[in-house]
Amino acid sequence: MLRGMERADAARNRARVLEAAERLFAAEGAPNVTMEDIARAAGVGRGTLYRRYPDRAAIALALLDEHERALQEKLLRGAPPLGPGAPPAARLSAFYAAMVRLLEDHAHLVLGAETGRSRFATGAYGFWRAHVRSLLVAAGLPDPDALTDSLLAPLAPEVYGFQRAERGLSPERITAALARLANGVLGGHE
Amino acid sequence: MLRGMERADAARNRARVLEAAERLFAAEGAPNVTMEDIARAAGVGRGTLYRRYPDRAAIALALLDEHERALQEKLLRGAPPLGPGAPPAARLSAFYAAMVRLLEDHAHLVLGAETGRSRFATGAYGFWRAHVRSLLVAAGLPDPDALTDSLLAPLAPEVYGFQRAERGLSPERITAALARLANGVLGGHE
DNA sequence: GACTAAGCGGACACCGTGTCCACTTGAAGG
DNA sequence: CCTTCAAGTGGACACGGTGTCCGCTTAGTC
Repeated sequence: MLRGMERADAARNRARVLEAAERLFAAEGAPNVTMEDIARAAGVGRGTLYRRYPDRAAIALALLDEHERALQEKLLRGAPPLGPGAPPAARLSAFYAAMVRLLEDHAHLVLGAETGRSRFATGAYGFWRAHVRSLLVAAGLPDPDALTDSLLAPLAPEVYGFQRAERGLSPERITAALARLANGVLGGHE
Repeated sequence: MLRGMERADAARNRARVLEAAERLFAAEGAPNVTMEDIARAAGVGRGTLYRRYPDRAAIALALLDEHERALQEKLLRGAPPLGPGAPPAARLSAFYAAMVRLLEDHAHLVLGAETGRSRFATGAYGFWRAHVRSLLVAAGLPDPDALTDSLLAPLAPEVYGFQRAERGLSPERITAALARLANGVLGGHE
């Protein structure tokens, strides 16, 4: 019998589900897609879908996973200013810029996955949090724990989406504003 | 016939609904209270409830209204540093502090009313936005429109709730961190 | 080819939402 | 007081999405 491996049909269905979900999220917008929709589009029963993914967020998260991992890798071991080596203010700016790109490229996924309270529960949020905190520590700021979440708050999908859609701001303007925020908090303290 | 006035029974029911909702929100937490619950606790039919309030958020908003109005009044015509007269950085700090108090005192309402995307649709958000923007303008910062929402983002109920409940931060520490944020962005640029 | 457990999927029950409409009631006018 | 009628009421209803449960199927092993 198989030990830790998943069965071939299970793997096939997993792929089908993710592919169908990706397509539906992009076409309809994540909040408008029901579990039922995904199951039907994937040619799979509801029970099968729920077996692996308890809710929409879990699916979006799975789709998002690889992209976030790539960014995390760059933060840890990439070239400056994203990776180690640059001064904290520059690294925070670069992080903001990278996150804006990620939000922009995968808005439909992010809006389905990391919305509201559940955003904080994801492993990714913990990673971003640790990263920003380490930059605050490196800059010698007092009480970094209290500032970290406030600096991450502008990256909430709802906020970004509002700025883009309702306020009509371009990604470039948002990135520039966040850079000023980063420099204000971390830079110019001599 | 009555002209613009509401009938006596309508007024009585309005009061009953608000009172019942306030109690339930505080006791159960806003997201766990259904329209049905409120209707029953108020001794009112579902139809009556929906007549005036299309959803939970509308009720919470009505309950929140007077508190937010009071703060808005202070921002416009109160004493410095909350009101006009103080330098922008000080006024932003004071605004942050006042909002933290408001979030702290009415967490159960705010979590029901201004959560997720709907937060931006409220009139109150527009007011806070205009206020912060005017401070950025007064400080002579470039492109205030792009920064405003980022500076308001830390005040999202989800963020504040996460910091308080999950991270275990006190209101004082959060306020202090926001003050540093305000000073970093608006002050210290000579 | 037979056995077995993992995997499958649709039927089902449940819950909250929002609407609709027949009924009631408060207030103005005679 | 009594009539009138629109504003107001409230419960029944239909709908849609969620999540679970269990009999059936199929992949993989011996």
